[in-house]
Amino acid sequence: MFRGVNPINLDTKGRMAIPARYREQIMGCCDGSLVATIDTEERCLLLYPLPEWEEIQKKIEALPSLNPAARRLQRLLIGHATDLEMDGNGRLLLPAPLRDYAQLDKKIVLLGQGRKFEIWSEALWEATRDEYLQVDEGNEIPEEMQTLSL
Amino acid sequence: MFRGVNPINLDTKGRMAIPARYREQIMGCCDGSLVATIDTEERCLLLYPLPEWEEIQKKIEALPSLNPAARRLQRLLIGHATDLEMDGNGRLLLPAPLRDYAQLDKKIVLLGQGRKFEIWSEALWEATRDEYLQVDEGNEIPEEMQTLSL
DNA sequence: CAAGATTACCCACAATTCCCCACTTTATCC
DNA sequence: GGATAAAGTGGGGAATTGTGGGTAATCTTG
Repeated sequence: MFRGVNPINLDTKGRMAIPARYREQIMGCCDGSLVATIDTEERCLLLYPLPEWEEIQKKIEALPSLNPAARRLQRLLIGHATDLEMDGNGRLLLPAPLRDYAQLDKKIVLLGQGRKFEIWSEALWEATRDEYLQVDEGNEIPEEMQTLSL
Repeated sequence: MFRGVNPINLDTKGRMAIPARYREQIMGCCDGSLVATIDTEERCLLLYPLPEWEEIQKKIEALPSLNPAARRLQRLLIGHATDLEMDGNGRLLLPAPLRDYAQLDKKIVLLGQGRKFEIWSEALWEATRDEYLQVDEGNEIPEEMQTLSL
């Protein structure tokens, strides 16, 4: 279970250092093997431990491939999914196509999100967060959420 | 399980280098024997390990051949299917008719898609991808996909 | 059957990636 | 507050990968 915001700097080679507090857990659950792909709704990346991702890929592959919406998901998610390995210093090299998609340059944010992480450009993350905070919560809370007690 | 985006250059002879990270897997599952055919919906190519393809060909052949839609699939898919072998440097020679169909010139993209790969011209892939990203998800999500949680 | 074109195989160079080592900075503990 | 350890950062160099092209074998075509 990952959580928390982590401001991180990409180095000139496009590498990001995973914060030390996550490393043990990552080594434990997947021996440093991760998969990064794009988020189809936002310009950010999703980062899964390999076993987590394989579950998801199976589900996506099983969708009827003649259905346009399913093909879209397959092409976007599986098409962009890239295997990554932590190096000896606990860093990940993010491939250029993924960096481009999420507009990552130097300052990025690693967001713990339960089974996965999200990777944002810092600027984009802050803008998106502020937007969320300004939303008028009054309208349309789905019923699944009505019973949530925080 | 193939996945990921790979920008590749075709050389002047129409050969494409398979990225090294897939080679071992390809040698393992089919000893370098692959089958390429066309995608009937998009101007791109499909690339299967030989055993995978043979399964699919069986299914296509089994379709009722008096049905026009079935004959269409048979003629298009089986008709364009071409056996390819990796050379000593891990490259595939894409035959001219297939290159023409998918409008491949120098810059192409190899897209991992689970059991198969897709091969796109870079320009066409980017256009298609951008189109997918702009789709308003609101309309017509098939019910199989409603429950998908990423 | 011969000539041209195409394909297969091979070798060599160029470029990139990856791995490792070392330094700087931050955190921790006494 | 200083010393020690841990974490973050940077970069050099070796090994792998990508690329180009030459030559020999095969196929096509006239």
